[in-house]
Amino acid sequence: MEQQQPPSGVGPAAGPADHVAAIQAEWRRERPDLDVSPQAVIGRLHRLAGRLTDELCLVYGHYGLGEGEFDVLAALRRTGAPFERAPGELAAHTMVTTGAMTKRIDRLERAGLVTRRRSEDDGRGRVVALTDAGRRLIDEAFTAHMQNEHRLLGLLTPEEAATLETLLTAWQHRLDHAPPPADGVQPPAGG
Amino acid sequence: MEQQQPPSGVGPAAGPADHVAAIQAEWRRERPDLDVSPQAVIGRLHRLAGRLTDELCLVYGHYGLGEGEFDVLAALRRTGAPFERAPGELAAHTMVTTGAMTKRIDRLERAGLVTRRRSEDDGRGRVVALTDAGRRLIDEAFTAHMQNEHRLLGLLTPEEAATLETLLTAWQHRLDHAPPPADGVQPPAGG
DNA sequence: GCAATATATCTTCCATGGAAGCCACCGCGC
DNA sequence: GCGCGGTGGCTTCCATGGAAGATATATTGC
Repeated sequence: MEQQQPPSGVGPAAGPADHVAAIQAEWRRERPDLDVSPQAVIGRLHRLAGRLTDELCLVYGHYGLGEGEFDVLAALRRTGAPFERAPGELAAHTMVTTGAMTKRIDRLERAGLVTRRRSEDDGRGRVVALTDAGRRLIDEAFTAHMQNEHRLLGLLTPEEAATLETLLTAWQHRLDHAPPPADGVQPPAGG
Repeated sequence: MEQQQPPSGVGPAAGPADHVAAIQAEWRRERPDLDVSPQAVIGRLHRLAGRLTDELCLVYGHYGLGEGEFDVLAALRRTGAPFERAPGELAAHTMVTTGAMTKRIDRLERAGLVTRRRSEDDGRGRVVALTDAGRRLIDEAFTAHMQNEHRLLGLLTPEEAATLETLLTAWQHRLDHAPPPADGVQPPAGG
């Protein structure tokens, strides 16, 4: 890691290692009062995640699905037979609001991939179920999806992947258990 | 990797370590023909990135900015005096289409944070420049943003952060230089 | 049974960004 | 100077999702 940042005089010229490094170099010139080193991790994580998502969406698109629809079908499928869930559960599992879930289900229903009926136990509730076509489609799409993930993860050695998994898991866990930021962390100015 | 997955009988009961582990357990039950281990890395990366982005957006919000506006102001600011760029450059740097950039600049212009004028060299081009108010706002917001990134990265030890940076950089680099997926990787089925 | 409240879903409106086409302008060749 | 293809920014239309309120049903207390 010792040659992570180029010798100080080097601007955007001299070909920094990557886009994030170039951005950091600019900030170090313009705001030498700040330590922008966290960008090296957070910025790269952000970009890499976006890039990987793009790659995954390509496969979803092969099956006529967007990311949201794929997530809903997958959530139904992995529930196990009879492949049913309440919209609210699906919303919680896929981390969107119930309003967004309504629209996802609308699209999937229109495409004939899921059905929607009233719950027998609770008149307020609905039950979303995979159709046979939906089941077939998500089984095929998910198989391709996993092939795709294998391809992407295959760019790392098993040791690298294992280390990365450990670090990501730890970070997420600490984030979930960290105290909220102290009150003075964000100086009030804009609002 | 040998103790990556919990002892086989453990279903969603017995409290899986996290949400991603629970999802993997469901898939292993429903689709034992697939090796879903890549999700351990890709799924966690996806979720962590989303979570971090949410945290960052909170700070942007304190200054009345969305992520897109913050990115544009930051791109202008780190350019250095006189803090000017063409919309097309900004679009390329922030990885959105020029149409999206037009709308971002519209919002920033309406808020008095940037100005837009014709390029003197090229009648097709425009020059977007930070106003004094925009300069002040982004300097303040970026300072708070870096405090926030320090807080988030502070959940990792320096060694963990350094390792993570190395792995992310390597993965991104290999992704950028990897051959496109072979033609048969995604079986054609959906359309 | 009925009123008051809680809950699950849906509806409406808005914010953001992509895709594709439009228009003004550049630069080239003649 | 003029036509022609290329380029940069903008416009239009659409897709997706969030926020907040509307609607229908469940639950509780009496």
